[in-house]
Amino acid sequence: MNRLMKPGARERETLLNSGFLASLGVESVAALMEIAIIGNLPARQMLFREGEPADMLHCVLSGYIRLYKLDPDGREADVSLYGPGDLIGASVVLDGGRYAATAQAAEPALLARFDLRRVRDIASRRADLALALVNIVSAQLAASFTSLADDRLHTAPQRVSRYLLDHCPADGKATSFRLPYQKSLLAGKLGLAPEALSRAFSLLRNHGVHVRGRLVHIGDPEALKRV
Amino acid sequence: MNRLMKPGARERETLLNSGFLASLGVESVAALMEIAIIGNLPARQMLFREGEPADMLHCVLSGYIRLYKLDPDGREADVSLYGPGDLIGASVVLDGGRYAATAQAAEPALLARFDLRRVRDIASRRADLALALVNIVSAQLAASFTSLADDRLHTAPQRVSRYLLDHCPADGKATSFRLPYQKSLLAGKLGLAPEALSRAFSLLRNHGVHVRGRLVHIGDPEALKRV
DNA sequence: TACGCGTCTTGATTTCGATCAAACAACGCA
DNA sequence: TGCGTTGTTTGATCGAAATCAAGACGCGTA
Repeated sequence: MNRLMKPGARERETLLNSGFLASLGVESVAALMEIAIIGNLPARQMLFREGEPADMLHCVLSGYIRLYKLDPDGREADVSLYGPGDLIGASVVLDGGRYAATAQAAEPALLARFDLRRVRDIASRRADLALALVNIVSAQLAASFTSLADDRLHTAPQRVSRYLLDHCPADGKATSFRLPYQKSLLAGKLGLAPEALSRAFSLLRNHGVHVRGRLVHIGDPEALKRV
Repeated sequence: MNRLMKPGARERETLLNSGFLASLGVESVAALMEIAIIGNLPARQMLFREGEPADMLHCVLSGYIRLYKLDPDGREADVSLYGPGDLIGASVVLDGGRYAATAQAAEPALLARFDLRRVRDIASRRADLALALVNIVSAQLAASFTSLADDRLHTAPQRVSRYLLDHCPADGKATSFRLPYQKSLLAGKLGLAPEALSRAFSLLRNHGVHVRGRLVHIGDPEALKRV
């Protein structure tokens, strides 16, 4: 990661709005701001690798970070995807352990980094920080449970339609929106090969879903729920 | 859950050895002991259901608790399995949220329960408790990542052999041991139908694995790693 | 030791998604 | 505007595991 620096006005702003800092009291925010380091990560660059000693906590300010595990043959399985405002769950290792997976920039990203030991020090004095970490990590655990169950219970088109429904207004009206990242990244997040995602989209055409590039139009959200 | 009671000598002993309390200072342990309630749960009984407001933290003293999610048709997908000494991760919801999955006793179980609000109160005064919760939940997050990646990268026989290797001494010598629970439960934990587990075991016979009932004999751990 | 129930195994079939291969589209860049 | 790279779609094939349906085994009980 290059161009390390203290947070400027823009970065402070983004950081304050992130899910991480938003729930903290002013003293904890100040203490974290004090130790925050901002850096950007070019596309495809690794942030950390599975098995490395965990020494930093990372928060995404912009861009997307893909978290994945490797098998012996080098095949990759995505386990998480973090966007603006997200704290990278796998880097919350306060007890001096190791990273559980590899983190890579899916596109150019701006990150805030915090020395883990110092975070631990602050958390041991300021309960709001420790409790916020508990909440964030358990929310991520719940999300991981959802992925796991989805993988085992739903077909590719079902997973895709659930994703689309999660990302559009709940009012049952037709909508359009832009996918926040490339389809191959979405495929990984959903545990699919890119081809399978493509086929799922083409099947969903019969259910009122139209895709061109990153633009998605959903004709009938109610119908989509019944896929 | 019936037969609620204050912890007796036996339960205190088990609780003190659990991963949860083991890392805490004496004051936090005392405070938790003060609010602990012991109860047993008959086989197949639910401890909590997905979506219910989370008001209790649970720690398994004996037996096994299966955590799963349901799909609309009533099919179940196991997301976690907790045994003696484990804190049930899905019940660590300090911010008044809801349980992320359903917990059911896979066999008669003895549990310690803690009122979540009171745990939160203690954690906001005693940093060691809050930090221990962060560590426990993030370890479970890492385990969940591993399951997710395993599902996507490995075949049934591979997942089974990894499980076996995780549960036998690492010294490369032949061993025998007893499965801690029924095979159908193990199948669920590994994300397999019971039939698939059975077929995996029969395939692993060619690799020196012999199973009779819950008794497993591993002839050559090294060979197993290469499956 | 025999009985009966629940668990596990085996077989046959089917479905889903991975993989390989190739055509196609989009985008950045000269 | 044209080219090359990268990302996406489509087609064909293959393999893994779910499912359905019997049958065998193991275990506790009488």
